[in-house]
Amino acid sequence: MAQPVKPARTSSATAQRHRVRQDLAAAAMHLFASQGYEATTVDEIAAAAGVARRTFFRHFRSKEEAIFPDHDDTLVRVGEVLESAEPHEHPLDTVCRGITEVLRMYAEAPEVSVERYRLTREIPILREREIASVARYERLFTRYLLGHFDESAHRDGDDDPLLAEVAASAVVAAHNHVLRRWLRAGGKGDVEAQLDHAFVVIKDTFGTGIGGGRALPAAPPATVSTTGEVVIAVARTNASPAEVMRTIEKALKGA
Amino acid sequence: MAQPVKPARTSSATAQRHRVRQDLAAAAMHLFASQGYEATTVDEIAAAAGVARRTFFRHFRSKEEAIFPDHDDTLVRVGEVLESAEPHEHPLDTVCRGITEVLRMYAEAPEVSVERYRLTREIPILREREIASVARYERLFTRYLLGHFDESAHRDGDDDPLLAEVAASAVVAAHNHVLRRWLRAGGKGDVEAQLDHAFVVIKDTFGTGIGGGRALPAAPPATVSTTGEVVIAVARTNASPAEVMRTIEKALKGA
DNA sequence: TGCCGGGTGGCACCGCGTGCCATACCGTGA
DNA sequence: TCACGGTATGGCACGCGGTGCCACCCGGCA
Repeated sequence: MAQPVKPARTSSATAQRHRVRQDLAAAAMHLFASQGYEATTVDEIAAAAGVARRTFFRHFRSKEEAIFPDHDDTLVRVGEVLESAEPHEHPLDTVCRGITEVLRMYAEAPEVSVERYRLTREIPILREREIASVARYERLFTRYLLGHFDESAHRDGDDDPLLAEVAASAVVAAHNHVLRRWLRAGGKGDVEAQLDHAFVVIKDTFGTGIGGGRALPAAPPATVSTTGEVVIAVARTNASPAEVMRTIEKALKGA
Repeated sequence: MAQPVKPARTSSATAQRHRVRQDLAAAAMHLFASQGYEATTVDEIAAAAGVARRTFFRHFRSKEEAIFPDHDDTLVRVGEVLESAEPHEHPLDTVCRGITEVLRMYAEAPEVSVERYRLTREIPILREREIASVARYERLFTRYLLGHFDESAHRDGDDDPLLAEVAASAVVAAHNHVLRRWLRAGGKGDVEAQLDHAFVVIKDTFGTGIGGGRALPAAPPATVSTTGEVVIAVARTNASPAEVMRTIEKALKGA
C-alpha cells in the first residue's frame, strides 16, 4: 500500500491523475485511522502514495481536504440536479432530491464513511471542515428556493427569504440526522429510504406551511373520473395553493 | 492605537489580562480591515497591541479567533439560559431565548459586527470559522430539545430526535437570516424585534407541528375558500396536464 | 527577606501551504 | 521518426501559524 504505484498501461493522462488523487486519499485515510490525524504529516501521506509532497497539494488544497475528496464534485452534481429540475416540481422536492444526492455519496462507500465519521468526531478541525462543506449545500439550496418560491403559487410577501432559509436548513438538518444515525449504526441499512421517511415525517409535522406534497388524509385529494371529466376535491383548505397544486399534479400523473 | 497601553492603576491582574485581550482583538480587527486578513501576520497584531507574539496565542487559540472573541463566552451564557429555564416554558421558546442571546452579542457592537461581516464574506477561512461557531449553538439546542421533548405533552415516538434537530436548525436559520439582513443594512434598526417577528412567522407557517405555544390563526394567509373546502371541476380531460394545471392555478388565484 | 504562582518575553522547533524552476511525460503535427 | 507545446511532477526554498520550553518580572504572603 505504501509502495509507489506503477501506472496502469490502459490509463490516459487524466485517468492517471485521478488514480494519483485516489491513492492519496486512500493513503491519508489509512494513516489518519492508524496513527491519528495530527500525528500524520503530509510528507508521510505523499510517501505512502508514492508521490512527492508538492504533488499532494496539487490534488488537495489542504491536509483536511484529503478526507473529503468528493464534496466538490458532489456540490457540482447537486447544482446540476437543481438546474435540470422540471418546472412543475415543487422547489422543496427538488431540494430534497438534491440533498439525497449528497447522502448517496456517503452511502456509496459505507465503510469509508463510517471510519471518516469516527475521525470527524474526534478531531475538531475535521468536524469544522465537514460542517463547512454541508453549509455549502445549504447555501445552494437557499439560493435555489429564493429564486423559485416566487414562481410558485403561494405568496408570503417579504417573508419568503426567511422561509427559504429555514426550509433549506430543515432539509439539511434532516439529512444530517439520518446520515449520522446511519453512520453510528455502522453504515448498515437503506439510508436513502430512511431519508425519504424523514422527509415524510417533516412534511407531516410542518406540512401545513410550504412543505406541501403529502397526500391529504381521510379523503383522496384528487379523484379522476373515467367519463372524460376530471373532478378534484381538496378537503383541507389551510394548505397553501402551492401544496394544492402539487397534490393535484401528483394525482394527474397517477391517472 | 499601535502604542503599548499603560496599565490602568485601578486594575487587578485579571482585569489587566482582559485589557490585553481586548487590545489584541481591536488591533486584529483594525489591521484586518485596513490591510487584509492574509496580509496581516500575528507578529503585527501583537506589535500593534504592544505585546509579544507568544502572548497573542495565550489569549487566542488561532489567528482567526481574534475576530470572534465573544463566541466562547456567549456559548456558556446560552447554556446557562437553557439550564435556568422554567420547567413550564416550552422548550422551543427556551431555545429561541437562547439564540436571542447570541443575536444580542452581535447587536451590542453594531459597527464591529458590520465590519466583521464584511471580512467574513470575503475570507473563506473566516466564513467557515463563523459557521462552525454557529454550529456549536445548534448542537447545544439540539441536545437540549432532545432532553426536553419527552417531558413535553406531545409524543411522536422515534421521530423526536429528528424533529429536535430540525427545530434547532430552523431556529438557528431564522437567527442567521435576521442577523445577516441586519448586518447588510449596516446594523441599523431593532434586530431583536426582527428576530421575534421571524419566530412568529415561522410558528405561523409551521405551527401545527411541534411549534407549540403559538395558536394557529383561524385562516392562514394561504386560505383559498371560506367554506373550508375547495372543489375544482375541470370539464375537458383530453387537455394536457399542463393546461389543466394552469386552469386550476388560475382558479386558485382568483379565489 | 525569601518564597510562590501567574502572566509575560524570547527563543527554537515543527509542519502546513505556496512560489518557482527544472524535468519527464504525453499527445499532436510535420 | 523527430520535434514541439502543454501538463503533471519533483525538488527546493521561504513565510508564517502554532507550540514547547525556559527565564524573567511582579504582586501577594509568611
